Amino acid sequence: METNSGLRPADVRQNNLASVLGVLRRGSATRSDLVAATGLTRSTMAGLVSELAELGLIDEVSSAATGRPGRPSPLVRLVPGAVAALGIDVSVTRLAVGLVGLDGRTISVVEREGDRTADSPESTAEAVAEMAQRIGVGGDGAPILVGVGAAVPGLVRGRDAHVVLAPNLGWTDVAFADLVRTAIHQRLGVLLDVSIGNEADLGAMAEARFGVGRRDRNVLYVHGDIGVGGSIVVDGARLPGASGYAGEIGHMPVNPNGGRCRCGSVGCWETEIGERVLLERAGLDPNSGNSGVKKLVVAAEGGEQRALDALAENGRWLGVGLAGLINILDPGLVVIGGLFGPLMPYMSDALDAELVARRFGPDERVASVVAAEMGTDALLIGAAELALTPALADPAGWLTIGG
Amino acid sequence: METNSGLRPADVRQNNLASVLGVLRRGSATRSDLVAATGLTRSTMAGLVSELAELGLIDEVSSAATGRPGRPSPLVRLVPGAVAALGIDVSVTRLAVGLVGLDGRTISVVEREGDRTADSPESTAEAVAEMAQRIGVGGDGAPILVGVGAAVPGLVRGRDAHVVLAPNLGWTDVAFADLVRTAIHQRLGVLLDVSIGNEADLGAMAEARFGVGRRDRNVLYVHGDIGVGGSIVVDGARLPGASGYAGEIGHMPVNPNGGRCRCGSVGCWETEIGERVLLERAGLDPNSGNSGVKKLVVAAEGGEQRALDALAENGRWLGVGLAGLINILDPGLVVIGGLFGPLMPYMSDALDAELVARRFGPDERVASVVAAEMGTDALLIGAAELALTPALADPAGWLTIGG
DNA sequence: CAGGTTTGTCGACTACTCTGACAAATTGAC
DNA sequence: GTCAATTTGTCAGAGTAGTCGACAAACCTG
Repeated sequence: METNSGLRPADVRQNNLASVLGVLRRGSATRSDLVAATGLTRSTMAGLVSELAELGLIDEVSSAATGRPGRPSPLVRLVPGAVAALGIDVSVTRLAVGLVGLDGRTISVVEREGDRTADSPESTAEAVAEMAQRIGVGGDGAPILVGVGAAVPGLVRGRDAHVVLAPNLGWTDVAFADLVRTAIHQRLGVLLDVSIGNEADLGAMAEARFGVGRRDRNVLYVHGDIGVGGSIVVDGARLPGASGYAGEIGHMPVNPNGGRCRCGSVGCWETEIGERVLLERAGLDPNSGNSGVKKLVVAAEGGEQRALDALAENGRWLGVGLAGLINILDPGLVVIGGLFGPLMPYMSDALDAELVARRFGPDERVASVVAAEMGTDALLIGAAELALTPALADPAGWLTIGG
Repeated sequence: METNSGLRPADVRQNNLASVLGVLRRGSATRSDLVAATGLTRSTMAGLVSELAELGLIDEVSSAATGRPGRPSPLVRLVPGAVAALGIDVSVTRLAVGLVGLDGRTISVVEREGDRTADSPESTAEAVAEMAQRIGVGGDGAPILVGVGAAVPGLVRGRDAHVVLAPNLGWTDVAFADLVRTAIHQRLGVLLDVSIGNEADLGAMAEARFGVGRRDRNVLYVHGDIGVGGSIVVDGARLPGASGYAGEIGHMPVNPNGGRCRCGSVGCWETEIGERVLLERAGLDPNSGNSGVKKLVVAAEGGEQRALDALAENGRWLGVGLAGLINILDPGLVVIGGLFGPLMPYMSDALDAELVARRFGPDERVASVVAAEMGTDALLIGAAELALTPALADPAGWLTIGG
């Protein structure tokens, strides 16, 4: 049912400011573009633009000649580096902190490579604060920070922003948001809101808003790793589900005769397409992780048949599962990310064949399947997006109270 | 991303009127209840209530004593039978037309039983118009009709409201909405908007809003029949997908060694839980349809082992698929409808066992699985809901132009 | 340089909600 | 039965936001 909550005139302003900002973060636009996109009048747009300009979020420059008659409309754009959020990528082999602007682009990034399985949540939070300091948070001329977001490889409980379980980090029920908030507070003297999200969800958000999915409103994102995660983007926003855990596509049953899954069940999708089976099928050490995958890529590039067969088999199973997901969710686009992204060239033939064989329903429902295009900073950007969201939804409120 | 469209002061009024109506259709409420539910002020609510009252949609009666001090707040309720939509249920064995009020309750229903596979779309539309006349559309004292909705057992294309394919009716690419509109126009002299929807989607809508799902905002509805359809309800509204065909859960692959599906693929869910396998497993004629299912129920009630085993096996496969769907969608509630509803008592043990074995993730994510509770009129009500939706979203606009 | 076109600006107007004061209608204590 | 406390409906005035229409500004074409 509809939201059932009342609207006030002030909400109108808030919505319209957010709409303008929403258009602009996809790229600069002239004032008359904004008028066309929002359906508001020129007078109203003048007020909105001037308010956002006073907040320092946007500025106007005279636009290039259009070649058409009429008074030229000035180009409105986000002020780069005026406002930003801190994005944190807590991966198993990488810890990265980056400043991300309203346009979803990184301003600067600081990272540490290396195995982090031994790091405690506390030392991780401490490292994050140190890196945030190094990146220049709070310094002169630095952007106004609206918040901090962190991407974690594990289950995150929305209610209290706890990391319920991150097996690959060895974390259980960690209040990571609080740890980061206090670490940053102690080191930098600023209190920032910290949000946490699952890495698949945040990768999906970045990819859906700024990557290959930028033109689609309904995207299914598949994140391959040791396990297989996913995130469902509907109308540009993540589908959370009733308790916030929607998107666990890795445990969809696809093969009743399949192997036992670490979840205790049998024949989950992830037992057919996860990192371990893939390496095993290729004759490599199933526990060799990232380095094993790199070996696999080299072998495939070298035309080694066993590697190619293993990848094709993975593509086939990927196709089996995706066919079902496409029938269920009818996304316009499927984005393959994580481990699978770089492997797509070797999997897509087998994958497509399976999709064609299992296509059901009218021809209109065709979802293209593509590899993720954003690089290593996708998680960072998705994490920052988490923190930017409330500020984008209420720009005036955020910047007059916070800054 | 957000909707990016501008809001005007008039939209505020529209939204607030719709909010009040949205609260009221779940049951009567006092004016101060409405104030609490919407967050608006008492003065504003006075204006909204009086506007809706002038439109004839609601009225106020003095409420029963609350036992608490203070001036009593009058009870606001929908005027029964003031405004309604015509719901049409086009099933294989039943054609029904009903008047459904704003509260989602039928005012009157006219139906024809009997096999309709020989009926053409044209004669069906003609019959619908005749039944609408019989029900008293346009007569004195009849409710104001805001539109017509029809539930069809087949694929419906949203763009032009065509029935793309309804195999069990033998319809292919039928402009059924237009047929009904002209048939009603010719016979009754009124031009009404006609919308069409898939039976699973409309059954889901009815069940989610007025049936077992009335307290949940995220519901997965599974509709068993010859095939298996489904509908995903997110935040009270159907999840349409990119091209409007989301919810085709019957063709999720669950068994690579399974039987060939009528969709051309292998091991679709529907090959393991559909009507045909169920009857076959029970030793009955797989083509005996509804009568076969009735025999099966009788046999199960009589404790016949083969029938019980067949139902348990169906429950098991239902559980396998549902486990996957719950992991993917994280609904708060799963509603089992259509053919499966009455069979649930015989399937739920095996189903639950499978769900427990395949549960993944934190304990918070538990979806209860229940049988649909609305009777034969569910499709009718869901169909009418389709027609009511625009009127509910803009009550003032609809009733001043239309009536 | 003149006419056509598109766009920004400004003031008057409309629509909606909020605020605050007051009146109305009930409960409960004396 | 009366009076205080409490809750709610009503009303007028104020505030905020967007629209409308007229006009000026800035560009193109010829």
